[in-house]
Amino acid sequence: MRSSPTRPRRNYHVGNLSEQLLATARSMLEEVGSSKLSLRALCSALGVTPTAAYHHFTNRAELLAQLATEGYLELAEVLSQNSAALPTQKKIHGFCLIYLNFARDNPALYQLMFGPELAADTMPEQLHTARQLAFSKLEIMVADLLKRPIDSIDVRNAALASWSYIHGLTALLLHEVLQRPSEVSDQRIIERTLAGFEVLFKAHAASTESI
Amino acid sequence: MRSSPTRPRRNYHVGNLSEQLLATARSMLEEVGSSKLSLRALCSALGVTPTAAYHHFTNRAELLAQLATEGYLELAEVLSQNSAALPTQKKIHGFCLIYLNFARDNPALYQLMFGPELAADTMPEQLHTARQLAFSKLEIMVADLLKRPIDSIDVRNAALASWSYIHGLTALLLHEVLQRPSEVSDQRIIERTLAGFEVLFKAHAASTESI
DNA sequence: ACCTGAACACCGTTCAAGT
DNA sequence: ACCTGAACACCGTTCAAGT
Repeated sequence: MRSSPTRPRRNYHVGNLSEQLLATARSMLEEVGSSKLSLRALCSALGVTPTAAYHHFTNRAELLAQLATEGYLELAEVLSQNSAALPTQKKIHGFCLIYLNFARDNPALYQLMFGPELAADTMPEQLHTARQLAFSKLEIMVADLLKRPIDSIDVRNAALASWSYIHGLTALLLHEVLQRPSEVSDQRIIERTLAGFEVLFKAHAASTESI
Repeated sequence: MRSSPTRPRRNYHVGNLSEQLLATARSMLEEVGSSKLSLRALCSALGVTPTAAYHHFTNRAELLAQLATEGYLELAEVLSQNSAALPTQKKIHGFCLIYLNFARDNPALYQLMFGPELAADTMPEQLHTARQLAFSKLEIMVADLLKRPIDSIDVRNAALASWSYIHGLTALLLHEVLQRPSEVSDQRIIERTLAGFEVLFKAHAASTESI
């Protein structure tokens, strides 16, 4: 998969090893999954010694954190780029599909971004702000839909609800917890679940009225 | 944490090593997390040789799968036990709280159950049916709420929507993706997000009407 | 400043041998 | 039938030394 795993390179200094490590790690990640991504295998694929990575990242966790940060930035980008043009009545549906597509395109990265691999206690500032940026795109979408200020409590609650739903659906699909028949498209799954919420809330409203 | 890690035991045969491995694995899991749960450390804690576990489980993946199966069975149990008595208008809210409490009580187990650690391709039959049992409790709750047959399309869609939401919220909270102020209880977070859905659907209904 | 080499303390897993 | 012992091919991480 990589150019020269075994053959030694000609110059002692690589020059841009940080970038190469990140780029190769990103593709290895999708091949083997976040838990099996190994620094040694990564270095070996780039033709450097196992310990070379430690001059660019303090440890494995920091490399993973940088990959996750990349992921959040790309997700934020994709969400704001593709959701702006959606008409109001297709806003939620379209937004969820964009979100799910990102996860489908980068399954291992998505799992890394939201999984337990990222130690919450030693989380770099970068990662935290990138994550916040992605969430803010969701808040913008919701504020737009509700025609309410972005810092209102309704927007925050609705955005949190939306994130819970779409992340939950994404995670269930990605981890194959749901045994979806392969002929049902992601689009239809989103339609069906959104319709499911509607049914649920009508029933709930009816039950509280009748008391 | 365990009785005799170093001291050798008196009899060559343990007798119930399978059960001991599972029980100890369960508590080690919550201490170190699923990705760092090691068969060698587990065997050493029980005073047996690193390879002893292989006479009871084909490999590490199978032990994890059995733990996850236990988890799904317990979740199903807890959901059906505690949700039966809930009045209709508190059904969703109460159910979600029971679900979230299970995850709070067994965070590493929950992450294992829904995480990428479980290889989807080689999943034992047991695990699949236990998972299905847990989901069926959700369907029962929804069918009860909607007063519709359990095999109706509305129930299936609404159950899938509910599972997406509560799993998403649980995962976001467990992985500390959400920076929840510590004074806000889980109960209030559920209230707020459910209220968020309501706001969202009223706005959506209004937007489709006005066209 | 950047990378190597040797070393340490771990892993999962196999297989032949012991009880 | 159940467990050990030795071995293999891996890990992450450290530290002194080379370029």
